[in-house]
Amino acid sequence: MAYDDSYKFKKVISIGIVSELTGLSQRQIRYYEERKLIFPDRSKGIRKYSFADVEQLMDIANKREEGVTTREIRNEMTKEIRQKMLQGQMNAHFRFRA
Amino acid sequence: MAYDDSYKFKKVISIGIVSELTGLSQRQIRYYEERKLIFPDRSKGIRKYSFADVEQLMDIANKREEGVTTREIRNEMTKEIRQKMLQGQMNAHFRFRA
DNA sequence: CGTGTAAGGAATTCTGACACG
DNA sequence: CGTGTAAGGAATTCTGACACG
Repeated sequence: MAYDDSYKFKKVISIGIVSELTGLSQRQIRYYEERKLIFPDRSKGIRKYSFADVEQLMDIANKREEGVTTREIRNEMTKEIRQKMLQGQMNAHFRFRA
Repeated sequence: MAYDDSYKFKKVISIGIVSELTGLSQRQIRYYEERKLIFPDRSKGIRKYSFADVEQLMDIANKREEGVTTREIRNEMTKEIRQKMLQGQMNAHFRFRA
């Protein structure tokens, strides 16, 4: 982890390939971006995704199938981020203690 | 290794991005393919590269700068493959021996 | 709300060729 | 041999909108 991570987070994949990889339509992928569930980079207006984005989209697809709305998914994401930031603070505090 | 490898070897990157990543021109990248140094997949005629291909291209770029010809690079690659196949046979023979 | 589709335009990629050397 | 470039065409992607619900 952390070195090969470059691959996972590098935004290099265009939407057509992401569509093939996830099974989602390009319309769906763009809509999830509109709903702030996914954040591709842009290269001259053209969206570029990472493998991490692809994974994220597969999670979204699963939740949507279960009937979870984009708003709910968005809320869950926000919570998870909150958790991770807290975790980060905890680590900063106790790393050299225990 | 082996699980996250999926990212490294998945052919999902188009030539424009590969060009940005490697600093090579599209012309050069296509030429190295013509010389059998690199083997992208095709999606409706459009070349798709993996991160492994990108690394390979950076190696090629370095060798070219040193004045190594594409033919020589090709020969070196062939030798390396030969080595690895031999290594594979060795492993198959002695894995459960030592 | 979530997704499909037709529409017109902009950006990307492809090949074969000519050029230089 | 290795790489640049102009040329014309094909495939991709983009946005805003209408549709259904």
